[in-house]
Amino acid sequence: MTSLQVLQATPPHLSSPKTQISPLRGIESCSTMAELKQLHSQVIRLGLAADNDAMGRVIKFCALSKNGDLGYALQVFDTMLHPDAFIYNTVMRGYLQCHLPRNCIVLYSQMLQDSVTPNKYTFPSVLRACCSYDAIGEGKQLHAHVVKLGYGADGFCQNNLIHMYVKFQSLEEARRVFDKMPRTDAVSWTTLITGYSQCGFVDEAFEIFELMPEKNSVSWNAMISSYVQSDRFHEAFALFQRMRVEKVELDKFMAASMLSACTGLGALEQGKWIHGYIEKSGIELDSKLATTIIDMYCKCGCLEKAFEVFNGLSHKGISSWNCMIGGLAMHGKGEAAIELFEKMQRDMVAPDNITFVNVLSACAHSGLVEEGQRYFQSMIEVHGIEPRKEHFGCMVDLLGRAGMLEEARKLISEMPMSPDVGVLGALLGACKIHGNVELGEHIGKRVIELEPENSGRYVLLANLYANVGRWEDVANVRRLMNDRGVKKVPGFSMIELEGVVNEFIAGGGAHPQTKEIYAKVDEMLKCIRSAGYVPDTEGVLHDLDEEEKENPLYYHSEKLAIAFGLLKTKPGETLRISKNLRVCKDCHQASKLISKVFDRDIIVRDRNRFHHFKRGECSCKDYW
DNA sequence: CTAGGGTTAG
Repeated sequence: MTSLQVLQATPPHLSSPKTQISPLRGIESCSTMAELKQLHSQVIRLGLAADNDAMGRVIKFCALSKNGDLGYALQVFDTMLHPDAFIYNTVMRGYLQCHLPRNCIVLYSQMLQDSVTPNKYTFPSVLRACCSYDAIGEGKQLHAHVVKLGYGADGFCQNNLIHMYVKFQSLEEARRVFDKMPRTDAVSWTTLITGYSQCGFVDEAFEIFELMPEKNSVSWNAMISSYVQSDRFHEAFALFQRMRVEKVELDKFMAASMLSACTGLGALEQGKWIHGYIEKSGIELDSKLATTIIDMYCKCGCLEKAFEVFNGLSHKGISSWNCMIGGLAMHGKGEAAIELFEKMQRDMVAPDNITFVNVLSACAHSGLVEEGQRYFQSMIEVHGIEPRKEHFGCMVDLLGRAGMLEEARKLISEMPMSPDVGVLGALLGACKIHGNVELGEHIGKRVIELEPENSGRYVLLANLYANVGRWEDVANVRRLMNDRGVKKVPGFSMIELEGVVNEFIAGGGAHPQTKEIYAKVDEMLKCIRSAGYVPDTEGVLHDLDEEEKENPLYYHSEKLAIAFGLLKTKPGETLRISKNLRVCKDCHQASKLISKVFDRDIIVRDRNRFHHFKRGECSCKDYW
């Protein structure tokens, strides 16, 4: 009887009338630090300067709220003689929020030294702190503490442990924690799913997803975005379809993932649908989502719509600017990209390193050599941004494309960091364009050894040899590829019609309307022949870059897609094709003529950029 | 107190 009374009685040091005092409750509803400081001094005058409850509230506001001030929180914290676990937890969360994970861990050990026992709210933040700087040793110790203090069944602690091991890429450990949990929830499952997928085990992630008992929209999105991030867009679409059938809410994260899927495929109609859904469902258009939409329109070949969304933004984030500039660059509109870049600065948005990658690549794609050089110079001199490898890569590309191979080589030798495959690859590409075998051979071999699994590098070197008739060397490269088991990426083209994605592979016959399509190709070629088309048979033999040379040139996937587009659309409609490799020379020539003879605009997205074919001309001005 | 989304050259 007595013991129960003791338990129910309020301990003497907490039994002040302060809960009735208004300044304490006012602290939570503060909106500025000035307001808070006033309340803080009132509370001190009431004699509560050492009171954990009162100071805990003050610290919580300073450390965690949007208008807080971690420095002030720390000052208050330092005055506390016996801060309790809540206060420690709060300051640790504050450190985490300010991206000071190390301080968070240090504070945890201080907490232990001060003999304050961590509670179940302590571990989520400390474990997350370990994640953010790969503190594996500390993480394992914390795991032991969690168990020792009896939180082996606490969902929050356990889920954070799973998350931590996932971050460390220790799937076995993550799995062990998961399997030991007496009760798992959606968070545990979803964390495991993203873990498997981030380690490259997307199929295993899907198996887990299927086993999961109660899927919510976060779990659905985790799986969908796993597919998107591993370029498995069709599976993303299929899962999305299933999700819609099961009436799961489409929220902004899901919308973002599906927009990326559309971007990946170049599926404009589907992308428009998601965009429309966002508008009519009132999903909040934050700056991330806006950027995703803009990117979708840019990469699906619709710059007008991208601009429409971009111009409609009241607050344009740096990513939105970057995205738009990059979009213009991809479409070969170098001058417009530069113009937008200047406008961005007039709007007082400071460019970052990504901005410069895009600006430099805009110059490279449009042959604006001097402008590019000037902007490269200005990075340090005007903007105080140190050029990175990517920027050197852009410059090598810029110079190389323009035929200034010697300058490009010189730039590489002057780079303050060692050139990566990207930089060397840009030079190799330039050697291919300008037929410089000597330099190309040297760079090509280096690049292949740096990235022996990348088929594109072998193909490029083989092409270089083929262009000058060094067939023996071509054969050697091919043999090397075979010996190492490196497979060429098969080429395909896609055209979306009425929201349906149609994919073609060179010489393929999987499409239900194969016969009609091939007939249309033949008709198409007959028509452009009379307009002067001569098949680039040289390319058939030599150009291993694009699609299997065994496949007849006439039936490259791009031509099949165009033929299908002509069959299925009305006169005057623009055809939009996207493909996974670069446009080959012959398809490029054919597309130009088709655009003229059939009076159709054709927009082709290739691996690197866009080609707008119109009245017999291409927007790339054959500079690609 | 825990899980899901954006912009980066070749």
